[in-house]
Order: sequence, then structure tokens, then C-alpha cells
Amino acid sequence: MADALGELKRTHYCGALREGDVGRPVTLMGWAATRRYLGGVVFIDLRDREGICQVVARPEVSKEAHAAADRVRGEWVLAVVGEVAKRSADTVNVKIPTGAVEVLAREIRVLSEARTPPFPIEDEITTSEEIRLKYRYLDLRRPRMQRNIALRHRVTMEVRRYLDEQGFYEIETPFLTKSTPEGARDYLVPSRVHHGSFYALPQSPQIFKQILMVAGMDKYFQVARCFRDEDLRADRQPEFTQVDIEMSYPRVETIVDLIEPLYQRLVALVGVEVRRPFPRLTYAEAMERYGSDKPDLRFGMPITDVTDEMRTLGLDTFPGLISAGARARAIVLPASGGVSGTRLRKINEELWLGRIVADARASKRNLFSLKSTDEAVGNLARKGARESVARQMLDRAGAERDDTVLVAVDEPGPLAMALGILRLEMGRALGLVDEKAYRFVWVTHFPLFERDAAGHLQSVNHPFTAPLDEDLPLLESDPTRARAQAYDVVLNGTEAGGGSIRIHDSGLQAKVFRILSLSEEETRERFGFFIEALQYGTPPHGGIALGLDRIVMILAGESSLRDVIAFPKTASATDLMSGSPSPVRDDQIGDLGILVVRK
RNA sequence: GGGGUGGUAGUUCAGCUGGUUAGAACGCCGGCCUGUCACGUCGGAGGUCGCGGGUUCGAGUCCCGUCCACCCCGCCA
Repeated sequence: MADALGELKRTHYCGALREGDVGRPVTLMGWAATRRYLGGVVFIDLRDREGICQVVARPEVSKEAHAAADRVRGEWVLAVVGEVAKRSADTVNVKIPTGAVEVLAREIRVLSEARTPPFPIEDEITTSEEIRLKYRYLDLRRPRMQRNIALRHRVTMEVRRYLDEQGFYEIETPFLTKSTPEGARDYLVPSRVHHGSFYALPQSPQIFKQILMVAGMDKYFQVARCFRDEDLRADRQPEFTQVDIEMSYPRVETIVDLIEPLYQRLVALVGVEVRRPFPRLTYAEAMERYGSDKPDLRFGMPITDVTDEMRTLGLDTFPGLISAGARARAIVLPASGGVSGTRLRKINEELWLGRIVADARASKRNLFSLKSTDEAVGNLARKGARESVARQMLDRAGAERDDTVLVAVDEPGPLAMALGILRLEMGRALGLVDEKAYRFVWVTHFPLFERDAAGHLQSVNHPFTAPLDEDLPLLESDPTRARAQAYDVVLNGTEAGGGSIRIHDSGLQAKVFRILSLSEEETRERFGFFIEALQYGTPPHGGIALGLDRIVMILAGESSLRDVIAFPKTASATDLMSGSPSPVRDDQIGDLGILVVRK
């Protein structure tokens, strides 16, 4: 039977006790992490949010406390009344912050007994995520998860503090809303009152935040939950949190100057200093040099163009490909990496034979490598290549002696993507990635539109993104070349945030809808209220959304979003603890005017 | 939608080319132990081999289907 809490009041956190507390009477509450029974004396490690401290129960101090301690099992909840005592020099535990002291128990109350947990409540566990998620309340008790959640709290609070200092209002927007133009599938909520009509959960508060600018709120932010019904990944959850920000009268520089200090402060929470300004790359530069619109700048290994060299090298296959529109680009594998030829070949084959770049239509035929040695160049010359061009290529790629230059030949799009992946894989394989670094970079000048598989123009970001002023003429003549006043913040190869200056002119907005082949009728149905709002005096405005889960994940050093979200979903969007989603009663479905089709 | 890996005790795993009673470690339960902190030590309990079907004298093992978890592609900022 459990004891009542009664008149007891906690005086300290277990993890907070230090030598300075010696002699103090304390009352602790917490979980029994471990129990060590030595016949006479019993040790209990008592754990709470702040840490662990050792409780000693001796029969000569209190017979009752000793008997209670004897009965205690793992994860029982205890109240311990006692006194902080200094440990003798030979019994100090240097592994824990409270290791210099212990609490002599005068009274131990069992507030709650506990079933044996399915896995130990400690940091280094091998338990499957399936079990961890099912017993999430136990998983969250582990110190590491407690740290992650605490860090998330501090990040969120720092965001609020900073944006408040900058004069932003925190404003909530609805969850039950209308489908927004983000392009992902919506989570839908059927209306009971209006059969056949549905709310959509917001993919982001995009339209609402713009309307708040029309409404004169001037500076808005929100720690906003967003919902997207798409397939998941380690860094993608069906519901996730964005720090959503919008302001009136900004230029791109205004947003940059707002966001960089914020990231500085967030990174400072884990004791890291990053310098401003963050480097910048245009989208075109990022694709050209890193093969990605979210380049990982924790290592070098830039991509270089060696098309001219490959064309004139004098080998058979490549000139044909190149005159057909392909380019040749290279990365350099440093000799210091010490990667064997076999290893290299294996990584290449995995990469190129469909595993990763299936879309790139690449094959071994499109690959070429050359070691930067006289011997390798000589061998190549014997096969008919022009030696001077080979040397020029090594030079152009930036190869030092004994480095290996890896050249791929393909059309620019697939080539950039494939080399980007290759660069990442090689960087990792060669251990070039500085795991402790925080490398921010802005990527700007994104294209405004792209063509989908069917060849239709689509917004790269969303249809409210403003074009660059200088590219306005391109909207009519060559829309895919028009660039946007859009920007992403990239951190260590992860997209940490993105935004744009918006269109505030309803005429320009209408033109963009026309380019996207949205009929006036469709536009009116989907965004009519928004277009109307724009006609009532819209200040120029723009903003950004920062992925809160991702920044916390990176700051916490975790590799899965699930480790920084208290109650995350599995890769198939289920909650293993509560068992959602789940069937509902027929009458609930009936109320909604919905017919369920069973497969 | 596609590909990959995995599913055997509470947990993590082993279990070969099908063949006696399915094992180990940790955890759990009991005994002993007054300075442990991964306590030690002696003993014990614990199994729908994910689920359904099939092949076979015989299936944890082979075949088919299905479910679940994780990773990746598509998709998604």
C-alpha cells in the first residue's frame, strides 16, 4: 500500500544537492532509480527532473526508514525526509554532480509503487523505438530525454523573449481552417454542421499571417503547429512546430538582420558562438558548387566544372554525351582520407547504380576518376588521352598530389543532384564533417517557378512569393528564369528555415495565379478572401518560418525529430502510446454525414 | 506507391543445410551480505518464436500472404 503525501513538502530537487547543503534537513521526492541492499545499510538512488542523489537508509538511524527502503523496487515514487551528509573521501562518487553528498533517511514514504518497467530508465539503452514509443512516459523519464525537452523549452522561451524584445506580437491563428497553398496533402476535419464540407488543419499559418499584416499588426510571430499529411522521415513529422514570423515593410536584409541574432542566441544556449554575418549563396551557386539547395558547409569538397577538359581530353564516350547537352563536374577526394580503391568503387556503385540516384539515370559509363599522380596521368595518356588536358583538369578541380578527382557526366539537373549526394557521402565516409560545427548559410535567389512532372508551372515556395524586381519582365517572357525574393537558412545541411518577401499588389498576385494556370474561378474559391483582403491597403510585407523541432534536434545532437518531441508519431503517422488513429463509433461518423469505405 | 533492414523470454540478441526438452546476457523473484554506486554472491521463475495459411513424418528455420517498427526513394519546405 502506498503512503499519503500528507503534510510533506519538497524542499530540494535531488539533482540540486551540493556540498554546501551538508547538514540541512531536506525532503526529496522522486523515483527510485536503483536500490542496493547490503543487508544492513540500503542505498537508493533517488531521481527527479534535475538529477540523481544517493539516499542511505540505516537501521540505527531509523528502523522504519530502513524497512521501507528494503521494500522499495525500481521506479517506485518516494518521499525521503532526512539530512544531507558529506560522504567520506573514499565513498565519493565522481560520476554524478551530487556525488560528494548523500541523504541520511529518517523517513521514507512510498508514494507510489510501480510495475517493473519494460526497459531501464537510463541514457544508454538498446531498446527498440517501438517499445520506447509505446511507453513514452517511461522513455521521457530518461535523463537524456529530460535534457532534450528542457532544451526545447529554453529554445522556445528564448525565441519568445527575443521576438518580444524586437516588438513582435504573439498571435494565435486557427487550427480549424481552410486549405492553404503549401502543396502538401491536408489533414481534413469534417464539419458536423455542414455535411460534405471540411476544415483543413493548417500546413502553415501562411495566409493568416499575411492577413495580420493587412490588419495592421505590423510584427507577428507564433510558435505554430503545422500539419502535413505526407510520408514521413527521421526529420519529418506529420505535425511539427514552426516559429512563424511576419513583418511589415521589410527588405530581405531586414529579415536577415532579424534572424541571424536569434540563431546566435539559440546556439549560445548550448555554449556555442557563431559569427555574423552568415555566409550567403544564391540558389544557382549552391547547386553548382554543392549540388544542393541546402549545402552542408561543415566541410569543403566543392564541385567544379570540368566540361571543357572532358570534351577535349580525347576519350571516346564523353564528348558525345557532352555535345548532347551533358556537363562534366568533379569533386576531389583528398589523399589524406586514405580511402582504398575498392572502397571507393563500392561507394560509387551503390551511389550510381540506382540506390540513391535512380532518378539521375546515371550509370558507371558516366563516371570517370583520375588520381593526381604522374603514373595515373601517364596511363591515361597511353589510352589516348591528351596529357596536358588531363593535368589541366586536375588543376581546375583543385587536386593536390595523390588526391583523386572524381568526374561525373550527365545533364545539369541530375548531375548536380547526384554530385551533391556523392559529396555528402564522401565527406562522411572520409570523416571530413566537423560534427561539432554549426555552419549557417543563407540560400537566396530561388527560382520562382518550376515545372512539375506534367510540365505545368508550379510555385517553388508558395504563390504569394514576390519576384525580384529586376526579374518582373521575365514573368511574361520566360517565367522559369524568374527568381524570387525568397531565402532559406540552412544549418549543417538541414533546412532550418525559409521565407520570402510577399506580393502585396493584388494585380501582380493575379498575374502570378494566371501564370500558374489557376482559373479565376479556382483562385476565387481558394483564395478569394485573401485576394480581396489585399485590395484594402496592404503594406509590403514578408517573413520567415523556422523549424523549431529541427533546430532543437541539431542543438541536442540528436538524429531524429522523435527525440525532441514529447509525443511523436511513427513513420506511418500513428501514436503507439495512445493508439491513434483509431476507428470511431458509427454514430459519430453518422453525425458527420460521412460514409466510410472499407477496403 | 516502391526498395531495404528487422520482428524468438520483460529487454537486447543467438538459434547453421528443417530433426530430442528453443538458449545467453541484462532485468525480475527469493536467500545471504552494514559503504555500495553496473554492488557482490547462491538459487529460481519466465516463451502464442508478430499473425494467417501452405509444404513436410516433422517448421523458430522452407514457401505464400499479411501486420508492425526503423531507414531510404517518390512525395513533402
